[in-house]
Amino acid sequence: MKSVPKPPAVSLKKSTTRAAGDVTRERMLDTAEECFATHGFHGTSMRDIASGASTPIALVSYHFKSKDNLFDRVIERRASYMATRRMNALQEARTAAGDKPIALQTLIESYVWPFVERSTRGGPGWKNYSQLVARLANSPAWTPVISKHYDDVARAYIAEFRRSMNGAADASIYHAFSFMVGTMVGTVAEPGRVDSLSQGSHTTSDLEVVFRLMIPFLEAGFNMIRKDARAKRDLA
Amino acid sequence: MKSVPKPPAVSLKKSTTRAAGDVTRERMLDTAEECFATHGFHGTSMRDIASGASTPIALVSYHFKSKDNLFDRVIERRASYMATRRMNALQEARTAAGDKPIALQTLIESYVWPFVERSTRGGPGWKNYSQLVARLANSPAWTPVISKHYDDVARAYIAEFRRSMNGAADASIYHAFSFMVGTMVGTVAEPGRVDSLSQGSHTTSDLEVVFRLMIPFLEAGFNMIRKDARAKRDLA
DNA sequence: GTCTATATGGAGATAGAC
DNA sequence: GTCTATCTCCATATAGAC
Repeated sequence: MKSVPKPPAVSLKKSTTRAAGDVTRERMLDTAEECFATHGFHGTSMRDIASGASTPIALVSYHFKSKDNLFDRVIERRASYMATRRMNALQEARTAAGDKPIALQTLIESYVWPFVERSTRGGPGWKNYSQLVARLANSPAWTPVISKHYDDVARAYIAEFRRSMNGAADASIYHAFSFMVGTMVGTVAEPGRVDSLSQGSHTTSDLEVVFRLMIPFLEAGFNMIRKDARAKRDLA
Repeated sequence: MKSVPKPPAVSLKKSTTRAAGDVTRERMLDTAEECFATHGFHGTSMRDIASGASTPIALVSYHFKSKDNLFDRVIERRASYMATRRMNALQEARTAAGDKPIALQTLIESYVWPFVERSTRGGPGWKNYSQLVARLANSPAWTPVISKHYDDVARAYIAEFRRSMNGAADASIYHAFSFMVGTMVGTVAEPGRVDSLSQGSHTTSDLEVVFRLMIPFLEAGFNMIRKDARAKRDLA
């Protein structure tokens, strides 16, 4: 498992210790992440972020220039970690499968698990981030920023799904992938409606339990589409 | 099929014809619906709505009092139609099934189809409305307003799913229902990422095609959860 | 890097004439 | 019911002292 190299212990900049501004920046990013996840881009003001990070408002502009840019940085900050996790999982699955196509269950788990895992075990920052990304996923206004950071990995997975789907139509594969994403983000964007529908007797908050239900659910769906494709081919 | 009674041909108010304000109100609701769907609640200003409806801003406040109230009215306007469509479909399925549980495919179609049908065939107003509701579904800040208008019907369906799921755990049924909703709203909230992922060669915009793929996908998922429940019971 | 003060514009809501 | 004019507050962004 290829790991990202650690940054050098001593900064290359003038100071030998981490600049004070860096920890301030991170605090602002954390606060912005939380506000954007809870109230959305337009529902969050620069003042909200500044006061949440206990810093004067001018300092937010100083570090991030504009609100749009700050939003981009929030999304960007954890995106490459997610991409690496998913690509590593995909590579492991390829190696284990040898020449054969990867099992659908493995493929689905490899894509969904890193996102679910960070959401449950990554601490409050990751929790906010995953919910923010989940909510962005259904908002066309933000499709460009999501695409920028998530499409490359998604395309790698779709290529692998194509191998595993036994000649299913290309459109079916894209749609099935989209169903998977919809199911995943609907779960991670908790608290969802399970809580209100069941009047509190059930909840999506234990994501690992939901994950163990989601995988066979999705696998059965993909399998059905694959079998339908085979049936159609056998008729021809 | 129980139908909503028509309003009397002659208004009970002073005027014998429909008040001019009513058509203005509808125009404002249409514009608000579109703006909220595209830019969200906080991304839409009362001025946007007024100028889109070609009316002075004060008139929007006059008719709807506050922006929050206007938003509620937008959601409310088409919610009861959706509820009726879904409950009628459920009732027909019950009648057709007699004493037996309703087939999972029928149950899923009855819930998903009215939403998809209105989105594709209901004209631009319904298109905007369904996309707005779809995007709200993953936003906890708006869960109360969605719950107010959609939970009763959802609970009726869940009760019926319980009968058809062969003794699956209650939690599994709620989660499967939530997976279905996630898949549905991810599809209706187009343009989704299928377009960008496939670089334009595929699209979710023909919702009826996607619907015909979605139903077997979801049915297979529900079936898998049902079978798992039976397997566990047989072991005991 | 940090902070106070402020420039400039847009927000929601309302008063009051017609 | 409609519209002009306006009140009050909050938004993003920046200038310039320390």
